[in-house]
Amino acid sequence: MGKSGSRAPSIRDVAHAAGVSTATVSRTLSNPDVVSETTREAVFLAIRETGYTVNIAARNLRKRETGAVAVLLPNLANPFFSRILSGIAEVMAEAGLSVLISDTTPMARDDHRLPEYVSQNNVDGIIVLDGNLRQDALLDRGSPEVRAPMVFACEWISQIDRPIVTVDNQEASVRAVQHLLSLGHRRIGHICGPPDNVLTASRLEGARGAMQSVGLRMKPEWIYPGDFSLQSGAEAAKIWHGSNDRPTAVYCACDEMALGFIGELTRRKVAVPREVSVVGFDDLDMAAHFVPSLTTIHQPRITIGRTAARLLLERMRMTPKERSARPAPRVILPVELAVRESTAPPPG
Amino acid sequence: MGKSGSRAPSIRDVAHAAGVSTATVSRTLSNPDVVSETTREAVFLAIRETGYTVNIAARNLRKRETGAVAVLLPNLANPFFSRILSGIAEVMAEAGLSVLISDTTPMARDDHRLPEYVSQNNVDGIIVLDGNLRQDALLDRGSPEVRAPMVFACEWISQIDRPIVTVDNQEASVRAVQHLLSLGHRRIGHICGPPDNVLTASRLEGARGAMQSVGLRMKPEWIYPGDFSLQSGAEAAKIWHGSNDRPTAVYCACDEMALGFIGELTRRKVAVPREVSVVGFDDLDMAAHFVPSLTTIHQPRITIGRTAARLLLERMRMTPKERSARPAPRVILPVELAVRESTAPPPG
DNA sequence: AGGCGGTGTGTAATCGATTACAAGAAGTAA
DNA sequence: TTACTTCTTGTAATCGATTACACACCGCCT
Repeated sequence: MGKSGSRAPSIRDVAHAAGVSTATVSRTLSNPDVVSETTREAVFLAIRETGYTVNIAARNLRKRETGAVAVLLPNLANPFFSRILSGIAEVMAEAGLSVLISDTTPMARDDHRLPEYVSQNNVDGIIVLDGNLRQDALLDRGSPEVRAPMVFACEWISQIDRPIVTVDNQEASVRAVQHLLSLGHRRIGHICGPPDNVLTASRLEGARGAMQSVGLRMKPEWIYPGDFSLQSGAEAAKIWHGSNDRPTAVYCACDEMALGFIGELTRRKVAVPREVSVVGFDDLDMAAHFVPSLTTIHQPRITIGRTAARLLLERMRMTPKERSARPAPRVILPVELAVRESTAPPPG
Repeated sequence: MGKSGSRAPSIRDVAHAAGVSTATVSRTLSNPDVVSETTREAVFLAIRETGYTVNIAARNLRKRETGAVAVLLPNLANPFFSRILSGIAEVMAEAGLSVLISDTTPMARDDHRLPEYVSQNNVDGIIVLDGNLRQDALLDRGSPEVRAPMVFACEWISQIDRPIVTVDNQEASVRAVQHLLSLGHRRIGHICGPPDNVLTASRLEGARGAMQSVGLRMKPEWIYPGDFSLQSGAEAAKIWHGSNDRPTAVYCACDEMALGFIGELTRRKVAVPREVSVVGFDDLDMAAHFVPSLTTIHQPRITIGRTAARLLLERMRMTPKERSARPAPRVILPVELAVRESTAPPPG
């Protein structure tokens, strides 16, 4: 029960209560089979009596571990990432590791320093969800070398050779565009992700490629700039609406932009999908509930999180030598096209 | 630069390189003023040369701290919480503390145990965003006593007397309903939060009270059950649509339900706000971009997060005695009604 | 000269758990 | 009986940083 005021019971208190040495208590906890049954019971009893819990700082110090992994993600406020995080947290909790999260937005802004616990090697592993981090911050070049194993999820940094969990963005784009083509669209536009994002190019190229393979091309005017925000989708809608050479369908690099796009169009009395079809990417919860509900590429976000977490655990179990010997795997998770109300045959 | 393979430089390596004792190195780092200028420079140089970073486990062990705070939140995937988390993370990062997050959903489901790092007192503080945790899990009664200071944000557990950061839910509801009344609505319904949530009652009571104070009452049939999900909002829409004694306005306990409600209605060709006005609560990003954009109570989510974090830091600096002497403050943050397109005078 | 106060630094104990090593007990084979 | 396992347990070193305490040194005052 631990009388309040006195400090937390330590392994010595347990040892004393059970009439054994601290070594035996420690062994009972970490490897119960090596102690005799009588001792084991006495120790467990003493643990219950004293209310003992191990002091993690002490264990970490001795074992040269930290019991924590860091997740670096670009925007905590974004529902896309928070669900991935949820998958990571779940797997890590099972493994008994704590998850340190860090929003990388401030790092992009001013200083490029990582949070202390990463740069100072106070984590056992790192999951990076932000492909825009300065590589020198993560890589061995930066002053303190980052020693912990690292995996990327969703986004990545090409110069850094580490395991990656992602979907086939290009293939997904092909699928999205083929869907529009099969509905009869020939004039198809695209709202891009931010220019410095790794995903932007592959999603655009996938779309372009799908057009080319049926002998069509995507006019440069139909390629709208964006930054993954609702706002930028709305901006694209204004451009679309203001032009007189419009695509009949727009494939958006993410759902938020797609919803912002549709929202602004609806506000301007443009009917989706009657006048223009829209496809998104991600399949946020909101996508199915929006009006019209959004046809979009479904990304298995929880699975991405879980997979990244498992992959990291696996790498953490390897020695540094094994890690560099074994090539960094790239796990490509399958996507599905969720066909909903926002796509229809072109007008006319 | 730390030759890879050899282990990380320790304070002894620095001491050796600078030709001083470890005590001096430690002092230079924690309290530079007490060492002479020459020594200080020699130490800093040695730190740079060796690439030294402090070992947090060792420091924590010695100082009997952990350098981490835990955030317990009901649903990581929910954008409402993730933005609050973002505010917390920001303040904690500045204070040099790491944030451990833990999704409490599994705790509600099967076992009611807190994550190890909380129950085993491996954090210096706790922020609770989930009012549905079993109080015995958090309170001193549970086997291992939770010693760390704790603050609640948004939700809370009435039996536990700790600082709270919240908005005036009742007052906010009054404001929402008054807005509807001022538009001429007399038949006003409500979609409730989940029955076991602390917020549900105050939001319902606020709405009821506002009606009563102008001599109206809210019919029990107009009070729809809900659970804060998009889905439950859609369900309420079905009930609304299937009835022939309908309210002309519905005030929803959260935005997600409001959006689900509007979505389902639109799908059934019911025009919002022409046929029914809708007010939400929270002001999610999506609220302004939905069609129609949602009139809603704006909660300052980032501020809630930051405030909770600062409050916790303050409590962490107190001694246990000071903490129990000083009453737990309750910080009520102001809300605003964001009037948008989803509300209009009643039909007819 | 003797005493005093203030600086700056080193020595060594300490935080709590893990684990290499040693040693005692008990059992078995020769 | 001796020698040799096998099983269980204790002793003590260790992880790396912090800090109480002591001491050396300098300058100043009486």
